Amino acid sequence: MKTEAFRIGDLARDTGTKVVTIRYYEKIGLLQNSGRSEGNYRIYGTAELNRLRFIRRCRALGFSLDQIRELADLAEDTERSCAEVDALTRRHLQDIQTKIADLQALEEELQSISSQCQGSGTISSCRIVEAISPAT
Amino acid sequence: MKTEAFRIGDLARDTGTKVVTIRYYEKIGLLQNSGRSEGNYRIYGTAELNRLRFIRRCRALGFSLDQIRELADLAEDTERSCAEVDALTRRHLQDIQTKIADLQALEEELQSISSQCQGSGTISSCRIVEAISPAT
DNA sequence: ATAGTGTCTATAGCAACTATAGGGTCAAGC
DNA sequence: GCTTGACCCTATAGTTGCTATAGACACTAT
Repeated sequence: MKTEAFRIGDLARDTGTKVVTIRYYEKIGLLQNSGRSEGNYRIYGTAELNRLRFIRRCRALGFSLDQIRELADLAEDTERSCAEVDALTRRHLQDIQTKIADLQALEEELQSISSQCQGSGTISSCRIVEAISPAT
Repeated sequence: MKTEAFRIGDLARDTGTKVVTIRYYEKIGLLQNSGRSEGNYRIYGTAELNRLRFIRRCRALGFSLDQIRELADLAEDTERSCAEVDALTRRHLQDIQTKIADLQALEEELQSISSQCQGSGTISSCRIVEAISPAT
């Protein structure tokens, strides 16, 4: 069971992550490496590559780095109950649903504001400016 | 036409903005004041109060500070055509619609992932972890 | 005189990176 | 053997929209 050795650029290409970002993940303790080469280059194995893949996938799903730290650590402990993962996912889903609702309310308001302007008048008669300006 | 004089705390209470935030707006050139008192306190007039109200209202509508800088400057130039305000508003509306769509896609994916877990098993058999983990 | 507000400046921190400067490493080609 | 170019290294500062902290001064009421 030998493990291949990758350099930071390999991981970057493989996962679509920028090199600086990978180093950043290391700095905040999210992703380790398995040592350094003679020339002081970071060396990664397949385990680290997979962890980075997991991290990026979770980012794409909108999890924060703190949540991902939890998720990744949980996911690597295969004996553990998955109740925590489940809870985290559900909480995150709720956050997203709240955000969607907020944005939709905003959208409606902006739409109604925007629909009142012909774009041809001056500011002094502009309904958008009027609508945005709080009553004085 | 006399103008009332307010202190930073008055503006804060009146607009629901924190004092530090108002000072921050000044630092980035978004909100001026009309001088200082003997004791070196910032003094504001009704014009500044209204501008701050406008700023906060725009923030609530999701505009960025850069956009607000533009909007507020435009809104104070009453002779100008409101075409730019209109364009800015429409662009912002589009951004929000894009964000909503993105979040909805995310929501669906998370929902389908989340629905597969009973929360009772171990990580090794957890469908969520499996679903999040990229194929290796 | 003193306590309790309110205000001042200046600096550092948050998320999640990105950008820059100034250097070292390594393989290929001449 | 030497240079070119791609890759890597560290360290620091910038981004957005604030918030938090420290240490000091101003003003009001008792």
